Amino acid sequence: MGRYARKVSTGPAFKRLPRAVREQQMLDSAVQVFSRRGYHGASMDEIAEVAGISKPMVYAYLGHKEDLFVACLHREGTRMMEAIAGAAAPDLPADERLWRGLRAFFGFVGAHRDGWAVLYRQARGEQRFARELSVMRARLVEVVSGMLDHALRAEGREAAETELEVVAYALVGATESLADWLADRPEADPEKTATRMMNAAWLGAGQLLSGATWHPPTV
Amino acid sequence: MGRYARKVSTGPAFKRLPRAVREQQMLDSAVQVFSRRGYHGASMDEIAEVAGISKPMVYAYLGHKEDLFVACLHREGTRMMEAIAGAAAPDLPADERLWRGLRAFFGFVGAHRDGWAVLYRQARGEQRFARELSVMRARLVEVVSGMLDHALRAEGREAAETELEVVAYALVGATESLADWLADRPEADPEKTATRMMNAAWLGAGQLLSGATWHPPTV
DNA sequence: GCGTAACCTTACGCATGGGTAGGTATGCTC
DNA sequence: GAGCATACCTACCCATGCGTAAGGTTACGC
Repeated sequence: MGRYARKVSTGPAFKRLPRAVREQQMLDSAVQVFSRRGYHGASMDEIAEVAGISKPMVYAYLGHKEDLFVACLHREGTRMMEAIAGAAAPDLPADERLWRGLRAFFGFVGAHRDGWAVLYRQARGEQRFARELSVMRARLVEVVSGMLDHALRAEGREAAETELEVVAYALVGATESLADWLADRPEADPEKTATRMMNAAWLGAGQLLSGATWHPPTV
Repeated sequence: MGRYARKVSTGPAFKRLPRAVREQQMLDSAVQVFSRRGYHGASMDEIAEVAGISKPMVYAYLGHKEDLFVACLHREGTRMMEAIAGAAAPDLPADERLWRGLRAFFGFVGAHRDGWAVLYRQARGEQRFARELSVMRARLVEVVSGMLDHALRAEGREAAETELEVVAYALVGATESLADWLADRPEADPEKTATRMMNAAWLGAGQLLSGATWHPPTV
């Protein structure tokens, strides 16, 4: 006989909640703990404890540690893509589309630093999750490179796919890097960071050095 | 009595080598295994085995796992900085300095994909190594931002430190991202990748979309 | 030629943490 | 209010892998 009976004699110390709710709580805790400790550093015990639940429940609902991490990846990734997609407006000029995408992205990272850390700091380097991660990154790259392609065709020109891909990679990488910069500086302003990023990305170092600046459109 | 005596009866199965040589062998193996398996996935046993030596030797020479990893980080990081610094020439125009730095960097990554993986894929996410890593990245950012500052002052202008830092971060991030892109594609050409990076960084998306291109100076 | 330091080994201790077995309360259905 | 699925628990197993103890052998100085 476990100690469960003893606790119950004073009434249940826990609340019974429907599965869907508990699952979200667990994912919240998991994202938090994974982001603090890293994939390996995070223990299932701690995740369960933070969620206010016992370990077997985590296994019952979300499976093994890898499954749990993948679930976190999916949830946070989906949220991020939605945030960005929501800012898109296909018929705007390229610079304004890029600007809106960047602003949405930095806004998301600023608001979900934990999720961001899980997605891009922890998942890297674990080749176990390479597939999941590359799928997500590919979607991002596709969005950006599609945008560039669209803008090019509007001018009657086009470029090799590899070229577009490389530029898109560079853009995504620069943005990720600044996102890290932002995530480490709680006092920094996402909007301002997005503007700076836009300047660097749109104008390039050459024009920046010549004194050119890009300003967000006055809404 | 161990089994050591038995082996010796047929002559020593190993070579006795001076410490300095063994240490380098161990570091070579460690970089290789860390890059393949990740920090946690790598076992001291495997590192020792790859080095053709037994585990206690690793502990005797290079200490605990963390120490060993830091030693890898330092060696590879130093090599990288040397490769880049060797390409620098302070009195050249900014674009050519950037170009040379980029070429050296991509050349290094192309030639030391394992070292690169250890440095930037594995070390991230382990906050244990955050200090080491941020020091190295800061040196990189400092080089880039110093270069930008130098170029600005040459035109009689200047910019706030934060501005320069952000641009430098974006540049470094974009470059790291393309380095990953490169490391995953054995058939890709470092030189070409450097040129593309230069185009994106120097000209910016805006000019690229207008059809501008940057070409490496003909040596 | 002989001691001693440097090199190198096998074999094990033991903590950590993923994963599970087995059992208890609660609420919904009929 | 009996039955059953669901939500939930405590307590444990055990593989993995870091780190070490104890000892054997070879080279080199003197």
